[in-house]
Amino acid sequence: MDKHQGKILVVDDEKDILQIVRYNLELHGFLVETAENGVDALAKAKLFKPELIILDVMMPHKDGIQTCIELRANPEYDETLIIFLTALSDEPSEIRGLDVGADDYIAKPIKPKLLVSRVQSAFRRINKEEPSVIQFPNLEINRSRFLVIYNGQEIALPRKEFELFALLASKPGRVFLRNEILEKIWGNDVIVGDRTIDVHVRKIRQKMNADFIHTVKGVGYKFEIR
Amino acid sequence: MDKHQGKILVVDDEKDILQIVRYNLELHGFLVETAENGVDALAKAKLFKPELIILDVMMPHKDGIQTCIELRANPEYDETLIIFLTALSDEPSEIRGLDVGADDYIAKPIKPKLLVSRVQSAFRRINKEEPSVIQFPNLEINRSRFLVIYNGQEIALPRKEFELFALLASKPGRVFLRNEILEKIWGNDVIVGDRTIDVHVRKIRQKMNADFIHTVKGVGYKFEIR
DNA sequence: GTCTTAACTTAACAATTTCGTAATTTGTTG
DNA sequence: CAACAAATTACGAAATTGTTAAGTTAAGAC
Repeated sequence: MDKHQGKILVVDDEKDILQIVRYNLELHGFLVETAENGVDALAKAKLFKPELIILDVMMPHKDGIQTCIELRANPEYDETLIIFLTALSDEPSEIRGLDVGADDYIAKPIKPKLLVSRVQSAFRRINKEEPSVIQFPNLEINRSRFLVIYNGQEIALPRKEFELFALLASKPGRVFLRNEILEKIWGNDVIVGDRTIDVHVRKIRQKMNADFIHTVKGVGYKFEIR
Repeated sequence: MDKHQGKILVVDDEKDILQIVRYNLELHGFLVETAENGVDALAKAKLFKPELIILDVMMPHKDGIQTCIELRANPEYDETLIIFLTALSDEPSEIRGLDVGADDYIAKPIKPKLLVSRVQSAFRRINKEEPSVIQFPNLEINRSRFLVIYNGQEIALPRKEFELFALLASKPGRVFLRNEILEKIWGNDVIVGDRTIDVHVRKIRQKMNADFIHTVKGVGYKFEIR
């Protein structure tokens, strides 16, 4: 019985770190591949097709942020989870990491237990199918009824607006790049301008009369209840 | 993705056929198990507990007819659907198949589309354990009497209209996609234009003289009492 | 079998809603 | 402040549905 728990690509320029991470993940049944920089990572990802990529932020030859942006821009990695490794020092980059479409981040120095539990919870998330109802306090997005209920009030959104809102709300806090949004809502073959997204976002904001959708300039949008 | 559409055991001594059938059924979300003769089939059925068994008539090691007889003799397989695969040549056995407790038969050579639509319609039949009366305040939809009673008044709807109304009302609030409606009321093999649904909806609205059916543009229709 | 009627489907066009874009303004970032 | 990204706004195009009437099919009566 040698079925693995999932495939993970670990990217870091320090060999020590690669080794620690690999050791701990393999111990828990994951299949691990490594890369030492962003360029290498993109190449390995293509072949290895990992379900999760752990990316160091600081690296020579294309840093983690940039690598993440490029991954997210490619629909092939839609479903791929991305977790950043960030040194404690550079706090601002934590935020920037999530802004760029990562699903989580882990601070260095690495604590093996924490690492493994984060990874496992990430995989748990990925294996869960889309619920037909996304529930928050005071806010429910009901796919099967095609309805948003906010403070008990039913709000009907037209198709694109609803799909867009549901997409963003499906992963609260996670930033969706404009590419990603276009691909998921409009599909790869349809070509519409970037402003189109803005307009739909505006209409949603207007109808919801609340700040659920937040702009991340130069990157995309995210859903968040504050 | 999502839960499978149903479990099917396919029995045939030709591996090619097994492969074709399996491929097409799995493509449509069914869970498929295979067996290569009658003896094998009985064993697999016991473990796999399929909702539907597709049986080739001509097989070594207990033919399809005999296998069917033995299945039907066992109350455990009361609810199990059985469809025969018969070569065009042996017409008499078609009839014999139905005589022996089969629910349908499909002629070889196999046409994938036909196969799938027959299988789907078989499952549609089996899943029809809907309640015979759908009850709301002032509104009752009575399947067994084929009648709608609104404010004490009996309203007779023709078949399609009734089925459509009952379908929508079976899950109040839930939006049914046009595809879904076509599939459930007309079946996958019948092709009717999109306007047909609208026209039926209109007739229902007219006869009911109330706003039970609501349009969700670009998506479908839903039943709701407001 | 033919007739008759109701049910069903289609086609054509009207009405409506949704969508996408352009033009302009506002806001951010370096 | 310059350069760029996003927010707004309004409007026409495109897509979707509603409506009507007429053609087809199916079922039952005779």
